[in-house]
Amino acid sequence: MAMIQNQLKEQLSLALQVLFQHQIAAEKLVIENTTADYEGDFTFVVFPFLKVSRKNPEQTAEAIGNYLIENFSLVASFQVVKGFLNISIKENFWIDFLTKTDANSNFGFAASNSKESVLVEYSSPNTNKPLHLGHIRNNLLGFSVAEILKANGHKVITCNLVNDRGIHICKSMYAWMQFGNGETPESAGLKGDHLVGKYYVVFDKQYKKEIEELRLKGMSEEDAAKNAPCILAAQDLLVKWEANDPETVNIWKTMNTWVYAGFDTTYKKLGVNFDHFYYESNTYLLGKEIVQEGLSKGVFFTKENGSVWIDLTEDGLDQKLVLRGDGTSVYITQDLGTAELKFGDFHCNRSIYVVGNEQEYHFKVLQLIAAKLGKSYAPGIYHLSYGMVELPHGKMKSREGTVVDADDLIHEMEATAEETTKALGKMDGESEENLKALYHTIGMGALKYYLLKVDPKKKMMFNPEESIDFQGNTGPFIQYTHARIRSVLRNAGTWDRTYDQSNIQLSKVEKELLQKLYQYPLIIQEAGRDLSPGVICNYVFELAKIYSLFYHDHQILKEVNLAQRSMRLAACELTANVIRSSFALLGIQVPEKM
RNA sequence: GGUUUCGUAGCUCAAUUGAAUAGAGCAUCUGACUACGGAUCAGAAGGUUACAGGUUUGAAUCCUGUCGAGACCA
Repeated sequence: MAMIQNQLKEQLSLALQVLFQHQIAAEKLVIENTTADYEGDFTFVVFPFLKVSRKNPEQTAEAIGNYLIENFSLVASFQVVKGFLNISIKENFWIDFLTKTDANSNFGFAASNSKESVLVEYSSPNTNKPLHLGHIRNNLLGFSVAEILKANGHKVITCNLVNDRGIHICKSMYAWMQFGNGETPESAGLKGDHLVGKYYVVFDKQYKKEIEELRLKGMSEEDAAKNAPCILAAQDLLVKWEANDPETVNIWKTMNTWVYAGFDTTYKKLGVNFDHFYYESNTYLLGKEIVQEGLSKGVFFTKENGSVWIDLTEDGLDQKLVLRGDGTSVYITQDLGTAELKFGDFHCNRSIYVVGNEQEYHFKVLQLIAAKLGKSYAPGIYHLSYGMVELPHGKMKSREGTVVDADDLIHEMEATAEETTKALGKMDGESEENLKALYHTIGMGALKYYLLKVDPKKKMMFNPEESIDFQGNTGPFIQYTHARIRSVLRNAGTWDRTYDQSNIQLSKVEKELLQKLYQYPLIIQEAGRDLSPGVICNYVFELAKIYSLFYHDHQILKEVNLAQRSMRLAACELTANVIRSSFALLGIQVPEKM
């Protein structure tokens, strides 16, 4: 059955046609939810149609309202306030919606795989240091967006392009070879990614020391940075690696294995996963063929030193290097190759890259070049650009030790969840195993909700001094609402689901709750359209808040009108399921008790 | 220097894409527990939407300029 909003639009379109001979497609009309201070369920703003009605706002709204009453049986009444036509729907409609909706089905979801396939690339870490808060935002966004697209009926393939080669890894390798004394994650008692990250920091310290020494000998800062022995050694390692030197490749493999084991643990804790991994060590040589293709098509040109460029000045950008004079590739070369590879692997016309906003220029260029080369997938390249996570003292910088480490943060959240749970004492007597799982669920719920509720495009502030709240507009509040409903449902046992609707009177809050539940499918669509988990967050918080109010104002189990009682229980059940379902879209679990 | 994103309550964020009196949470103050689960609920206070113009029946939202912050490109 079509959503009532769409039915209303159809009727409004007809009304404009019949009353004012004005042709406008139903989809172009806008219907809003009526503001709480006014009577009514939906509002149609008539100001834009005064020219065609040739009447004042009140008369126009009045005429349309009367048309609806006569022609649309679901409309109970209407009120006109200035140019606003507030429409009230018959109460039975909302109860009917509740009885007809199977709480246990995938309410609100489009049929799976009913729409085009989409590729979502996210995470894409460097293998020289552990994940930090910025990566967490990336991972949560990527995972959630993939889930939201699935809920919208898309087939989704998630992938992770691991940056496992380059000078940064060679730095860690060099430091480990020089100062590591064969240290391993086991011998150090460190997660593999943290161990490798440790040597990255060791390298940096050594590098700074050497630069200082050279400067004392009278070298300029710039020359010192280029000629410090350790940077030369790291560069040498990179050359050896590219030449496939067995010893170098061996160390590289060993250290990467450590890092992957560490990442794997963190990914599991975050609850994210990938359908496919790409490794830059396999893809970095791709793209050179594309450079040839571009040259033969005349899209690229060569400069005297042999370097290859593309001229993007007509598109408001500069000339852009696509291949160095020595024949080595740059990032954009690789990414062109990878895009081609991805398309060959999965044939997705739409490919979403979850990458920070500092790469906006890069992706603009990538898409432009792909388009100029006539690639069919070029229009489908989409950079889901998200803002940086900032700390009160500025940006996170790994070298300055101002990063918020992912594993530390997760641990801290679990500890806070444990502390709060113990202080409330509601879970006394639970097994240690259950409790541990619960602390994780709540801690991650708080963290994920906190990071996802902010519009992805916007940069966000994270203050490590102030711990993430567990009250108010937070994950745990919504999890709590769910646990509380489950408790009511447990106490209710079974109830009669075939209640007599005519025997029910909806209160204001009850109606609001049902209307909110009714919106869920639209919210999923909106989140899918905007690729924004924040839309889901806002919705589910409002739902939980309305439920809390309903719960406070109404008896459920003790209600004597059995039809009313059943209706309330059904509303509880659907609310719990919508909370569970929308939290699943965010990658957050909901507990039965907490 | 150029391109671009942003500036909303003390703090962190919303605002159905141009609509009604700009909403929440945190923090502050006040009230509600012999409970279908108080990680809750109710109330108070908190705003010249950075600033100045413009378009519009209507602007936080669109246009121009100024100031301020970030990112990117040289």
